Amino acid sequence: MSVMPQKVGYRDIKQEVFRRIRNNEWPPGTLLPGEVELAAEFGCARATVNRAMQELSDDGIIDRKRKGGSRVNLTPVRQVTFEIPLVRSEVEAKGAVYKYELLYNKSDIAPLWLQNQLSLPVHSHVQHIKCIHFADDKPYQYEDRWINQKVVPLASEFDFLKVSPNEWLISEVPYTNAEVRFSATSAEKPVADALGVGVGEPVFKAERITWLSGEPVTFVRLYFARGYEMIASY
Amino acid sequence: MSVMPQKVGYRDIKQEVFRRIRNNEWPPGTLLPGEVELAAEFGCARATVNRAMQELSDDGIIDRKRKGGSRVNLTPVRQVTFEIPLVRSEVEAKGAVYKYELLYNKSDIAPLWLQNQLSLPVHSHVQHIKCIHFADDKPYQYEDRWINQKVVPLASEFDFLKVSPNEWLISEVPYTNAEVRFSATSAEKPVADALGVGVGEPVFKAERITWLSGEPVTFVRLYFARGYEMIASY
DNA sequence: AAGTGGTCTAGACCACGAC
DNA sequence: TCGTGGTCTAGACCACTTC
Repeated sequence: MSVMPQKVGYRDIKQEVFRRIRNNEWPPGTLLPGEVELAAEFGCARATVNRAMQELSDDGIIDRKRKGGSRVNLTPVRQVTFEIPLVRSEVEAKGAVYKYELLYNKSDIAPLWLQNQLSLPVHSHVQHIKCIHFADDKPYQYEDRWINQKVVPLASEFDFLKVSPNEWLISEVPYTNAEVRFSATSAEKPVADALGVGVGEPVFKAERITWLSGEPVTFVRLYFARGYEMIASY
Repeated sequence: MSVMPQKVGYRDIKQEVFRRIRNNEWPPGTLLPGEVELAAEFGCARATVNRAMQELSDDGIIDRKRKGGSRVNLTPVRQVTFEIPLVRSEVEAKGAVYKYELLYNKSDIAPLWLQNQLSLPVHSHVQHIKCIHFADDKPYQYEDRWINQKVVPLASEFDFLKVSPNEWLISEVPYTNAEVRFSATSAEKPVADALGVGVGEPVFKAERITWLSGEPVTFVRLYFARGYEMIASY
C-alpha cells in the first residue's frame, strides 16, 4: 500500500490498475479485488472506482460480471477506431482542392442483388447515382450509390450536379446504424476509366449500407485511387 | 412536457435527446439545454443527465464545452470500431480449422527502410519472420514481420515452428500501441506464391507498427487471401 | 441466498473558457 | 467574471449471476 498524492481521480485508478495488469502483477484470468476493496485501498468512493473499472471494461482490458467480479481478459481484444469523414473533408484535410463530378443519375427498379443486400421488397424504386470525387483534379474516389426512394423520396428530385449524394444525404437523412466492408478488388472497366487506372489493377473498395431505424437508406460502393491508405491507431 | 414512465435512466435520456436531434427538433449547431435544465425536465439528478450527454459526446453526436454548453455536431463524425483478433481466433470464428506454417526465421540487421519506419538506430538487430496462416488448409493470411530485438530479445531464441509470432508477441507484450494502414496492392511473387494467387492479382494488405511505451516493438505486413473482407458495424 | 457490479441521488467543489 | 460541464462523495436500491 502506497501513499496517495492528494486526490485520487478515476483516471489515476484506471491507470494504476492497468499498470498492474501490464506488469503481470495481475496476469490474464486474475480475479480483481471488488470495487469496495479498491475504493478502500485508493481512499475514494466506490463510484469513482466504478467509473475507472467500467472504462477498462469498455477498452476490452477486463471483463466484469455481477456476482462474478472483474477478471483480466485472457486475450486482450484490441479495438481500432477511426472516423468516416465526408469525402470533401478528407480531401481538403490533405491540403488538396476538392472537386466533384456527376456521371449518372437515374431512377430505377432495384436489381435482384440489391434487393437481397438491403432486404427490399420486389419492384422497389431506387435512385442510382455514379460520381467521381477529385483531389487537385486527380480522381480520388469513384462512388456508385443506390438510394432507397421509399425512405428518401426527395432523392429523385434533387439535383446532384453541384452537391454530391454523400454530402446531401448526410445533411438530409440521419441514419441510426451502418455496416462497412473493406476489401481489395481489381478494377472493372467503369471503375478503371473513372479512376484513370488500368483495367485489372488493384483498387481499395469500401461498401457501406446504412439504415434508419431498421429501414435501409442507401447502399454505396466506394473505389479509391491507387495509393490510397486507410490509417488508424489504437 | 410528457409524462415520464416510472424511472428515468441515463439510457432513456440519451435515447430521447438523440431522437430529438435525429428528428431535427434540435438541428446541427443547436445549443442544447444545460444539464440542470434537462435534469429538471426529465425529473432526475444532474449526474444522470451528465452520463447520458457524456456518452453522446463520446459517440460524436454532440460537442460539449465548459461554459459553452452542449451543441449538436455539424458533421456527425461517426466512428467505426473494429476488433483486431488473433488470426487463429479469426479463422476459428469462421468455423474453419486453423493451421500455421513457418517459412523463414532469421536474425538480421534492420534494412534502411525499416530503420526509418520504426525510427531505429543504425545496425539495430531485428528478427525477420515469414509465415502463412491457413483456414481449412487454404492460405488465409501471409505474414511478413520484423521484431525489434532490443525490446523483445527473446524473439531470437523462441522457436516459431509451432506458435506464430502473432500469438507469441501478444502473450509476451500484451498491451501495446499501434498504427495500422490498410490498402490494396498487387501480389508480388512471394506473396502470390504464399497465397496461391496469380502474380499481380489484387490483395488486401495491412501494415502495422507496434510500440510499447514509446519503443518500437514490431513491424508487420499482412496479406490476405482473395475474397477477404474486413467488416465493421456502427 | 448472497455477493458483486449497475445505477441513481442530492449535494458539493472545481476548472475551463466564453464573455 | 461566472456559468457550464467535469468530477467526487456517501449512501441507497436494484439486477444479475454464481453459489
